[in-house]
Amino acid sequence: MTEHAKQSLPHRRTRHDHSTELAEDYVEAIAEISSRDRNCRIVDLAKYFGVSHVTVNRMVGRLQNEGLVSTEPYKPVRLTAKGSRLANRCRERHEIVYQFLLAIGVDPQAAAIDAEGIEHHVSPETLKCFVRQTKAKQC
Amino acid sequence: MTEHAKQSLPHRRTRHDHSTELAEDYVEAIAEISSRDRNCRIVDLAKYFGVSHVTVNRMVGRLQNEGLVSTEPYKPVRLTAKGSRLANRCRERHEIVYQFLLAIGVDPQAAAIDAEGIEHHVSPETLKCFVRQTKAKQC
DNA sequence: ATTAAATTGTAGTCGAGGCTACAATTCTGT
DNA sequence: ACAGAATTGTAGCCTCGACTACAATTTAAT
Repeated sequence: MTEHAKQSLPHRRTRHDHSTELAEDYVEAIAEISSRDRNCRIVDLAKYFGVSHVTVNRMVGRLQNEGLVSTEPYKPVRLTAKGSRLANRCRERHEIVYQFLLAIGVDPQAAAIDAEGIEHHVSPETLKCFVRQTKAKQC
Repeated sequence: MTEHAKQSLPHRRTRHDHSTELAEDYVEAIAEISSRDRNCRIVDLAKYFGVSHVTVNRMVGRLQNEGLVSTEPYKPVRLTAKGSRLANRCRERHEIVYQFLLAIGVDPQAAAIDAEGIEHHVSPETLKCFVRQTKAKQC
């Protein structure tokens, strides 16, 4: 009975995470594309994620509401300071997870895919452990 | 350019995973509740996940379509052979991830939460590496 | 046995994320 | 400069997972 309460919390958390995952993926992608192509357009994101430009459009609007992105009609998308900070945190976290998977012997291709899925579900504490492990392996 | 194709694949995969995650959570929960209470009812699942019984109801219908579950109106929910196999695989995988997190030094509470989020995104290969690591730590 | 409570089912709504089709704007090449 | 291509925006639809409100069935208690 009381177990139900304990159980339902993680599950709720998992679902709520889904709503932030996309935002994180977007700022990460915007940062990457911007640094590569000088600016980031809707089409670039659409190709990157393999979705229609319409989907990207609405998502960018949402990111703008959340203050992560700034853009004007028919103009490229830029990250705000807040968005950049989030993107950096995400990139670092992504890299940590990826390097960690490599360090424990996962092959690069599988590591790339799994890191993509795992990164959003790693707490700061677990992340620290990943770092420690990766360092230990490198000695 | 060709990078776009490479990039979009993992992201597509991530999204598709979401649709299977819930199914996996459900069979896991049904297995757990069934073994504890002798049978598993809609209400139990609703409490377990902290959602309404209606949500559970439709989800159970979907699981039935997928042949993972068998049930009749106003009757408890039972796993099919296929559903049981999936539940077992999920439980094992969950346990591996959880024990692995403990082994690398994550505290039990954080490990429980993170395992919940991570388990669905771990490829068989990465899982093997987790097992190997956990064993290594125990020596 | 009948009523009250618990459980399950159904109808209808909502937001998120996806799409197509079409309109508007900006960019480009000649 | 201007037509055609590329890009972006808008309208409207779909599916899925969630909900409330209400109807139906089963279980339990007196």
